[in-house]
Formats: sequence, C-alpha cells, structure tokens
Amino acid sequence: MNVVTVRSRRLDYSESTRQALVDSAVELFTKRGYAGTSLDEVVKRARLTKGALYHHFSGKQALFEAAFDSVETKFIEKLGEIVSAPGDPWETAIAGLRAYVRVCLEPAYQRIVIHEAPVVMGWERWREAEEHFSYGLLRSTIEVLVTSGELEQLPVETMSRLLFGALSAGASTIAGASDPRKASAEVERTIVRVVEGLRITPTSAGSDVPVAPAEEKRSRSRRR
Amino acid sequence: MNVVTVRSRRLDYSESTRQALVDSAVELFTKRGYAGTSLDEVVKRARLTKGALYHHFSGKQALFEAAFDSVETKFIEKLGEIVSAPGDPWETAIAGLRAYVRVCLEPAYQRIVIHEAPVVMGWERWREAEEHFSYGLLRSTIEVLVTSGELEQLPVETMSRLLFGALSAGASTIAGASDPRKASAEVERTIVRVVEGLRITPTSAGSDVPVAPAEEKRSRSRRR
DNA sequence: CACGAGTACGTACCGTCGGTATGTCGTACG
DNA sequence: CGTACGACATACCGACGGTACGTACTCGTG
Repeated sequence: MNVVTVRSRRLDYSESTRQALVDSAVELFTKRGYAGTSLDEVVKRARLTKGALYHHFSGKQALFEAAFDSVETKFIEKLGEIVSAPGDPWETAIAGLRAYVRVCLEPAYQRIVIHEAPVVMGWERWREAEEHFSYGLLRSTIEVLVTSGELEQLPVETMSRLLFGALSAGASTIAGASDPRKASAEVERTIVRVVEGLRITPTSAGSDVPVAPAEEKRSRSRRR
Repeated sequence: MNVVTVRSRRLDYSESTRQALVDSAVELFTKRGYAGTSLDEVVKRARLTKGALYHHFSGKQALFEAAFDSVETKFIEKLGEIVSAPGDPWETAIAGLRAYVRVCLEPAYQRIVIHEAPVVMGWERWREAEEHFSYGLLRSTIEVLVTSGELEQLPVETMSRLLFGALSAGASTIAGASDPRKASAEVERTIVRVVEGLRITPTSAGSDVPVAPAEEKRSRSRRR
C-alpha cells in the first residue's frame, strides 16, 4: 500500500540544503541587492560551499529566480484567499487592493520582485513569471470586475498593467517614506479612489466620500 | 573683467571626449544593460581607454548616472514645451500624457531611466533625481490641476507617484508588446480614462459615457 | 624661449567574483 | 561487497571593475 516510497532522509537533507541556499539568497538579495551580493556570502551564510550551490542551481541567475519564486509564493498565499473569498466581487477586490498595499511593505517583495527582478531576469521573462503570481491575480480579479459590469470596459491586459504599475509605485513610495504608516494610508486611499473612478455606477463615483470603509474582517488593532 | 577667457581648444577636446564616453555608455547600457556592459566595451567603442574614463568619471556608477542625465535631459526637452504651453490646463495635461506615452517608446528611456536606474542608482537616489526630470514635470502638472480644481483633492505626492508608476508600466508594456502601435493606443486610451476618472465634474463622473472623446471643448464645469 | 605645473589621458597591474573542473564521501543497489 | 551515483567540497580560471603610475601636451610665467 504505502508503495509511495518513503522519502529518504538523504532527499530531506538535500531539500533542506536547497532551502537554506534560497533563504540565504532572499535575505542577502533583499539587503544588498543582486549585484551587491556575492555567491560566497550566500553560501557562507548557509554554511555551505559553492559546490553545493552549483549543484542545486545553474548559476546566480537561477538562484535569484528561485528566491523570486519563494518570495512570490509566500506572497500569493497571503493574498489568494482574500480575493478568492466568496461575496460581492467589488468588495473583495477592494479588500484585496488594501491587502496588497499592506503586504507590499515586505522589503523582500519590494526589492526582489518589484525592483530587481525586471532587471535581473529581463523584463520579458519577469512579465511571464508574474503571470502566475501577483500580476496574474490582479488581472483575473480585474477580469471578473469587467465582465460582471463593475468596471469600465477597457482592455483588461492594459488596465491590469497600469494598475499593477501604480500599485508597485505605491508600494515603493510607502517603503521609502519617512512615515510609512501615513504614506500607506494615503496610497490606499488614493488607489481606491482611482479604481472607483473606473467603476460603472450611475451614482456614487463623484461623491465627496472618498472611500467606503468596506467592512473587512481584520482585528481591531487599528491605529491612526 | 570681460575677458571671457576664450574656451581653450583643449577643453573642447576634453568635453568631446566626455561626450563620446557618455554616448557610448547610453548605447551600450540600452542594448546590454548595466551589468551586461563592460567598461572595456564602452571605452573601446569611444576609441579611448579606461584612463580617460576614470579621469572623467569616478567609476561605472557615475558613468551610468551621466548617461541617465543625458537621456532624461533630451527627454525633458521634448516634453517641457508641451506641458508648459499656454492654454487650458486640462487640455495641455492630457496632451502631455499622450506625448509621454509616445516618447516613452525610446528604448534608451525605457531601459536606462525606467528599468535600470532604480536598481543601479538605488531607489532613493533615483527618486531624488527624478524630482528634476520626468517625475517632477508630472508632479507639477498634477499640482496645477488639483489647485485649479480640475482634479480630485488627493495628496499630490501620492497621486503623482501612482500615476507615474502607471505610466512607466504602460511604457514598458508598449515596449514589450508584439504590436507596439496597438498597445500604445490602448495605453493612451486607458491612462486618459483613468485620469478622467479622477476629474471633478458635477455631472459626468459616473455617467455612462465610457470615454470622453479626445478633443472636448469644456470651459466651465468647475466645482468645489 | 625656457621651464615648471597641471591637465588629459594611456598602460600595467591587482582584487574580487561568477563559473568550472575535479575530487571525496556516503548511500542505495545488485 | 564492490560499484555507481548523488551530494556536496576544493582548487582554480578568466573577466571585469578599479587603482597606480607613467607620459604627452598645454599653458602661464619670467
């Protein structure tokens, strides 16, 4: 029955080694950037050698992409459940937007995914990879909103790109701001307003109330 | 006093040398990126040596920043006159937006200013430099629109950041598209629609009219 | 015009770092 | 029990950024 070949201890070690390399890479790439990080540092931090690294990865680029995947995967896990939750599409979308802005504060996501990846991996490859991660999520969310008649009928691809760019810029702004909390609030408010501006409703768009507080199920540790 | 010391021939040569280095750098950085370009290539292309390069610049970074400045300066020259032209602020702003999207197709601007600069110079320094270039122009334009009551009263800084991010993403999309002409049109249309969504008008904001035709003759319609 | 000083480079060299080639050790397997 | 293979370690190479130093040319000064 249990023919499922009990995973050997050796493979566990190997996997652990690989994970250690990726973790070390994520940390150093986040702190010093791609070019500023030497492989010697990475392996030293992981208490390994370049032999191990080149056994698991074809080179520095591949290591970076593994780090990229790692960061994105954790990221998606946090966001996926939010935007795929049942309920009013518009509400969940806005909730996802807010969540994105918050999670975006993660320095690793900022530096690796947003800033360095397009340069290190090349824009084309980055774009392709993003299709399965953050961007893909955003795009599908927007697609739902458009087909359900909530959003203006514009090219989904283009709209997603622009919104994704705006979100990235917002995240960068927050990360670099002297008062991240205030910046975060402003970005959130502004980006929501932008999306509201694209909404199709005969009533509320031009209202003075900038944003409906959208009841989210967050803990009430809200400050500000 | 007025003996305006005729600029010596030697200085001319020196300036020309420097310019040759910058031009070579712009071309190679555009083609192969920062990391993919060796200084040997740069000086070879300029028919010089590393001695010359290190006489004019403190290092590879400084050379990149000079290239950045060069690209941005040319860029601003094209755009500056458009957005500073007299006339209705809204019209000129939209015209500037369209012009930006078009000029953004320049590969040098794409790669050096948008993609590589934040990584090579560091995001903070890039942000600071942009204050005097593209972003500064966008920001001041937005500021005018807000104070003149055309745009929603949102934090100008934040709004500018988001819009700049959206524009950059749009530019990247166009540059990487299989059909740049079509992509350009879509980006233009979408970004204009986004900005329209932030416009303050007592009536039309939530209207069913999807996108206002490009040339509208509006004079009144002011609020707040 | 002689001459010292400073500028604008050229050239040889060094350290670092990504990548490779080769060796070694343990484990599964026949 | 040997042997083949996976999982590393170690030694080394070449490329590239950066530096030290040499040199030619120019310019101001007496």
